[in-house]
Amino acid sequence: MGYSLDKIDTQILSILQKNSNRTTKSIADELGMTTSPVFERIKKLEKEGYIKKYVAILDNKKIGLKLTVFIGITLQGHTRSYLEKFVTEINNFPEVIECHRVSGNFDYLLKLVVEDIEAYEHFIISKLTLLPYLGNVQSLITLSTGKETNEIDLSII
Amino acid sequence: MGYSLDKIDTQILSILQKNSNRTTKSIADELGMTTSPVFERIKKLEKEGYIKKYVAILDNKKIGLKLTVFIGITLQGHTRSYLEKFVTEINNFPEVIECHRVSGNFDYLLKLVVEDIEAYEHFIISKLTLLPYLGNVQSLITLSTGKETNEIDLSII
DNA sequence: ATTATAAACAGAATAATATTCTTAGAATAA
DNA sequence: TTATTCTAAGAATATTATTCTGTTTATAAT
Repeated sequence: MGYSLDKIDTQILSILQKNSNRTTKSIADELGMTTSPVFERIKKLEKEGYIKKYVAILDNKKIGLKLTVFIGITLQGHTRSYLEKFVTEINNFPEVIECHRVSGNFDYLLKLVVEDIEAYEHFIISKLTLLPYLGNVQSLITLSTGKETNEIDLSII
Repeated sequence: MGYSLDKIDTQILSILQKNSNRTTKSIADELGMTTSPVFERIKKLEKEGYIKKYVAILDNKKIGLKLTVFIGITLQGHTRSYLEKFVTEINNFPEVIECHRVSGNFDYLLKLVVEDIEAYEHFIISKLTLLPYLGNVQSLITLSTGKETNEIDLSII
């Protein structure tokens, strides 16, 4: 059996998914504990895989990547080997930050972050449409983003 | 004028968006520098807003949130005040981790992370459909995720 | 109930790292 | 050339992470 999370664990996770640079002491103070049990719990959460990694979130626009686009894709063939190949190819495109196999009106939904419309068109023409078995492609250009977070809802635990 | 990034800055950003727990020394070694200039550059990147925050990325499924869903939404009214109200409401829903205003077949595209299909249905029935002016709602249920990262493409700089 | 066993914790000690400081070397502009 | 600014190196210091030891608390078996 796996490890099961208690209240304190979820509080720690909640804090770290907001700001992973908090010191152990500051977290311990907030929870009314000392540093050692908090430290041990964090290490356990990392080891057990509840925490996958620690990352810096960059400002896309400030860095020059001003456009987010979602692309709904339909494939013409659906053999297992072909689906796998499609995902493998997609993984090599750095402008694609998400690729989901979905049920509904599309087979795949991609999320891209690119410089601008030209960069997007370049992706479509010289990368995406070169993939075989590609069927319908529908783009959703992001005009503005009202919410975008990594914080998942831990209140259910 | 803003600050402009050089090669070393983008290398630092690239490293930190993969793993923000790297020590200054380990980054400095990789770049063939000493810790102080690397430290100062990181502080500058934070201060100038290129780095927005440092976060822990959690394992959704392991925590019990096994389902990712995208929802394409059409509104019946498009006045400014109504669009703003819609986004405000959406921001109060913890299961919604992204909300994008898009052009194309929908007005908004949402990304949700929830426990399971029941939790998703509960969101639709007791939260989403209570919003006024709601038009068409189309769900894309994620079957599997082939790629999901925070790493944006810095090679363009 | 009671004893054995394992977890979880507190508090102190130590090790590693971040942060600051001082100085020197390059680049830049007058 | 000569200030002037920027960037870096290296050492000194301050914080913080990490380890360690002993104690308490919970847990489970008898």
